[in-house]
Amino acid sequence: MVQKQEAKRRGRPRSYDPEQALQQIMEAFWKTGYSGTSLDDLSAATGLNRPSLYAAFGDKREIYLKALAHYRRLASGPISEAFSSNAPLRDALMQVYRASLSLYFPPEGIPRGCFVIGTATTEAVEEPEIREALMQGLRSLDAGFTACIGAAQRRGEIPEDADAAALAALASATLYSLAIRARAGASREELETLAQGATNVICGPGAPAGTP
Amino acid sequence: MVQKQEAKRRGRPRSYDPEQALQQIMEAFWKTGYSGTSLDDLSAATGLNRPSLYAAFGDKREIYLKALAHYRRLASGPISEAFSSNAPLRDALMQVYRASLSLYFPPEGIPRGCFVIGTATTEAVEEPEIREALMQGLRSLDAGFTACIGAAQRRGEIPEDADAAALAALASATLYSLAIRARAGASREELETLAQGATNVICGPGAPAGTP
DNA sequence: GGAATTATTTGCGAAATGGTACAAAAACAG
DNA sequence: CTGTTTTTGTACCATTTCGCAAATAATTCC
Repeated sequence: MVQKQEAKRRGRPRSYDPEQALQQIMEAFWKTGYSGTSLDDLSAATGLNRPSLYAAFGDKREIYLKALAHYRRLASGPISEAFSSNAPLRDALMQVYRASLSLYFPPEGIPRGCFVIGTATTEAVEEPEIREALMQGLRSLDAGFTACIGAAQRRGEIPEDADAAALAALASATLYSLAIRARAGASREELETLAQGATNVICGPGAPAGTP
Repeated sequence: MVQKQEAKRRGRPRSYDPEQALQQIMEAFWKTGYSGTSLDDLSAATGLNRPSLYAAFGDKREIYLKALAHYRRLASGPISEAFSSNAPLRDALMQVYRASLSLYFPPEGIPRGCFVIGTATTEAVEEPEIREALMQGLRSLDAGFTACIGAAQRRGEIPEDADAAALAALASATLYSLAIRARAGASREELETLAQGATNVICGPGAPAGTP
């Protein structure tokens, strides 16, 4: 357990853990999206009543944006780990996809895909702030894939004349495909096969993953 | 103009064109999604009042499902045309992507990406009927790409031992990427470049498009 | 213990939302 | 012209939704 409070806070202590509440808020938005989730839904999901929600996280838009940021923190960990692992490109990509699928398929309940793709995309047209956050998410993923593929290229795993940016775009597109298909009801096995096939194409002819 | 009414209808004639109303309904949902669009919004978009909307298309869910079907009819035309054109794979793919981008970037107003990806994905988790429709959309696109790539393979444009299913998955994933990025605010030129890069990878080494 | 500070609860209220009842309007049949 | 049929417009209803004000509760500071 992390000790978050600096010294003693003054008034009545909170009866809930803000971090946990944010997690529950994120789960709620994850299922039904921004417009489809009411403050009462969030209240039910967290156990907080509306005024407490409001005091802790602001109005509905702010709450959503904080849930979005929370998701990004949550998802970026395993993914950037895979990106910086210096493993063979095949393994790094599959590590990204597997980590993402673990997020997309909850231990129990209906698969929900990616929070960003599944909820922010809808709002992006009319909400500049959400559009901005969505774009940032895409860009940072692009950057990760590009760096990863560039490194593999310098290591000689892919031809020098390959278009690293195009390969990175395909790699991220594959992730979006997983995100959407998980929400559409595809099975995890199907998606793992899909990821493996994409990885094989991106990494080009050579030893398939697992072969020494 | 198509003559739709069989003989003369009995009562007071409609003062609107149902096809045009459906188009306007689709545009409204396209911008703000299912939950984010109220019946009043639809009423404003079509000029019909709520009772007329209800009489013509049913309740909100039915209206949405009809808009979704309308979109699928609308989008499938140019795309299946490209699929069955028997053009070189490079050209066929780029034709699919260009036709889609024309849909994603309206002549005026904010880019809105793909109706299905942008609105149905969000609702898919909790609405089985919408999830079903989403999955059907993905599957039919997969089928189109697979057929197109299989044909190219038989024509000798791609190696016989290439994994056609994996290439088709990459091709469709690229389309989803375009759909999402358009909604996130990417420029059309950027997306065309992205599509071109993906096409080049999918079609493998060989004359880039446009070179005889 | 009392004052100050922060959280929680209850409940209000204005607006929006989905849906419908009902009467008026516009056509046709005879 | 009269009755029938269908569409349209107005008005309404019940519920939900977002947000907040005001009172109450729990804790620290002095």
